[in-house]
Amino acid sequence: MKVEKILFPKVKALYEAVEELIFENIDVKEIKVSDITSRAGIGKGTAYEYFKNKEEIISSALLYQIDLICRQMIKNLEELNDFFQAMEFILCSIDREIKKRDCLIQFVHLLSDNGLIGKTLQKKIKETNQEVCMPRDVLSHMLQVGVANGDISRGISASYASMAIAAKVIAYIIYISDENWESECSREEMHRMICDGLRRELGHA
Amino acid sequence: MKVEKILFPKVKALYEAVEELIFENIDVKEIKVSDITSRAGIGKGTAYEYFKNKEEIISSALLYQIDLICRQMIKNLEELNDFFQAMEFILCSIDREIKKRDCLIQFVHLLSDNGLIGKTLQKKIKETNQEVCMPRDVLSHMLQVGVANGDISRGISASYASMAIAAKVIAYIIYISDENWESECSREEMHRMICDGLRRELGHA
Amino acid sequence: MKVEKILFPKVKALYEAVEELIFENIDVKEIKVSDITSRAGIGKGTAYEYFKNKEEIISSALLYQIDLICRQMIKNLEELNDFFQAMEFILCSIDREIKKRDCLIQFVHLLSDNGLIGKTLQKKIKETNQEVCMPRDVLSHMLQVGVANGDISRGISASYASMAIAAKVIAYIIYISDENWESECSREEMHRMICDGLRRELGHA
Amino acid sequence: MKVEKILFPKVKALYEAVEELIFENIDVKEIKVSDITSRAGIGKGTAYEYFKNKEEIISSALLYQIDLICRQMIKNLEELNDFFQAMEFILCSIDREIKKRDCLIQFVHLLSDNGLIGKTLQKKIKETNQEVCMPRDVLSHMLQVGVANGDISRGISASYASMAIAAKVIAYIIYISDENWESECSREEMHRMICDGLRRELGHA
DNA sequence: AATGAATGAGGATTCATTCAT
DNA sequence: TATGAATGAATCCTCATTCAT
Repeated sequence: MKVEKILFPKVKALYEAVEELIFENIDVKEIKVSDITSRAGIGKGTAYEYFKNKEEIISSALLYQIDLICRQMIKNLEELNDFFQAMEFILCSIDREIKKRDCLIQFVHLLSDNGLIGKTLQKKIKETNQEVCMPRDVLSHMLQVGVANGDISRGISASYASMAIAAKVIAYIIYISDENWESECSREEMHRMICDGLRRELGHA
Repeated sequence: MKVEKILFPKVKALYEAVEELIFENIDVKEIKVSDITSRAGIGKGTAYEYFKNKEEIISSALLYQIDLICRQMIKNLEELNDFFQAMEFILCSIDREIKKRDCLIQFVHLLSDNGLIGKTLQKKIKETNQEVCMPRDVLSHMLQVGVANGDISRGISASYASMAIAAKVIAYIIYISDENWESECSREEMHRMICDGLRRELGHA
Repeated sequence: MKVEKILFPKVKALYEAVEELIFENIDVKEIKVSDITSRAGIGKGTAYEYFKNKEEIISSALLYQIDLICRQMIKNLEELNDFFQAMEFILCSIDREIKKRDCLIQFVHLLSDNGLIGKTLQKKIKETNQEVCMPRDVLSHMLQVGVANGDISRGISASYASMAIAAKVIAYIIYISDENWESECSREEMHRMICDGLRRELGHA
Repeated sequence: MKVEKILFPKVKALYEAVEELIFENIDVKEIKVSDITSRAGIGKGTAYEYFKNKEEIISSALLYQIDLICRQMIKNLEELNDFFQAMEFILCSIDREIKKRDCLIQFVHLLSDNGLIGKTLQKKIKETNQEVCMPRDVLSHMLQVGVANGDISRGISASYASMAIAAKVIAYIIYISDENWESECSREEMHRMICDGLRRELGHA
């Protein structure tokens, strides 16, 4: 994982504009180049000095945000020394940081998306393989911690375990996003239930 | 939940055209009306005899497919009398029916989507509230069975349990979709691990 | 001038539908065939049993209404034996019969219109030259009466006189249509001013 | 009344294209955006850089032409010091400047039109109330002159007088436009008759 | 390097007309 | 004769991209 690159100021402005637009609930696929550039306060043509096309702008921006988010997340997790504390922290982050969550949701969607942006993002991920910090790196980190201090049973396959954790996070996001889902319990209770569930599932019998 | 409606032939042709297009990995948001109508073998104008606009066509088609899929799934599940057999059946269905899986993925994506199609779909769901069979009905059914024959501990909150099941299904779809995920084990093994995981998570201590 | 033709019932329904639509302030050029047929309570295809195309429907309808209006007007005028009484009667009719006035305005507009409907109407008028009763026939009648009983000076050219009368009618229609025109006097006063003006203009010195 | 605005070159090209099209007897309501832009020698999209939609293009163009025409007309009338000379000048202008007359006719038609362009034009007129020079400004000017030098009797209501003048102009346009109107006299004779008629109607007894 | 005016390909939608029933 | 479902040509408008300044 490379060190954070220093971005050209215009590029940074573009990335932040994309983040803001996503945060404002504009669908990624309906974002227009002029939306981005006017928000970024630069000329439309300038965007094309740095990027080949719209898809590159958006997918680069998303990749950049995800990198930032995941890096920060790992940094925060490193201060905790317990898998379940880490899980709790992630769930709380999801509750807290709506902006970042929106980016994350778009990112996850685009991973299995056949549209132009999705394809571009997927290609970029393959190309920049290890240089960008991604959700799977956060998962790896958690897994490592979990196994190291015995929260996760060694009998459980690593790929299964990380999938199980990822799925819980996704399901939690769906849960809190879906206003119709009868919320018969508070978010805190749900956090606890999720951690307890994971403990039963991945922990020692 | 209403009885299956009989569709106008042209409407059926449109719905099937949408299904095919999704199956052929054309992004929902990039589907053109002319794609749909030419695939359906009808004139472009005809689509507008039955639907107000493109979004209505696509979201209705998806809702129809999801209804069919979920109805059939419940019918099949009713013949099984064990929660884990049911889970196994679902995972096998996901392996088998690629077409339906693609529709399901698109559907789930659109549920948390701010684009025009997503918005239209969400509105349609609210309107046709109980008439359409949806994934949550499949979940409810499974939950009921699981609790009834003791596979799911009564101590577990219903909303948590259905989230846990949904998460597993999502995880499995991610698992088989992501070619990069090091497939260190066969699908059958993965089925078993998932069921075992659920057993530990939701079953009796 | 021929005797009134007896219309096929469907044709009459179409004509009345057009009249109603014009009365409802729908622009002639924005009237759709389906508007007309649904209003007339007949099938869309049926209209094409009687007319070659949309333009024929609308221009025939207008011509029919104008013929009716002008015939009736002349019949009424015949009972009056004074040019200025006749003029007063026309102004009152304009006040009273909004529906007919709307048709008349559209008709006059279309006489100098290069659109499809206008062209068709103009062609029809040329073809059916003397069979249809038109505004100019009303004017001729008035002129005749006016000259006969001495209200209009014989020194005045017939074409000028009819233009002068037409101008007054147009002016009055503009006057009552334009809400902005400061209505500093009542309609009755305006009637009187118009008749006085005509008296000075066309009468004997 | 504002000073003439300097137009963007593309806007001017669009305005002139509309004028030409009207002059070529293409019905305003049948003008296509591509007609205008190709005539103006610019790209279709460019029109939308300056105008929201087709209706705005056409009604703005008409308003601009009318403003030009009326300004020029007033400027010319200012050099004449007699109401009847002014009237004569207007009738001659109508004979001479066919292009401008076509624009004027379209404009007058649209003032009492329920179509999209008409509505837009009417709204624009209300908004830009005093900034645009319009036919009623020409009328006002004539009236002023007529009353000032005693050609129009002070006993005649201003609104009636301007209506009478306007109606004469409209009637004259209809007269010369309608080839069927039996022209038993030359245009010059008709001019004279109109002026004489107005003199009798509006002048001192 | 930065701009934003200009472009035009592309796609949604409408509606007059047809024709099988 | 009457119908109205089906059609597709026609047209408005959008927006990614370019390029002269």
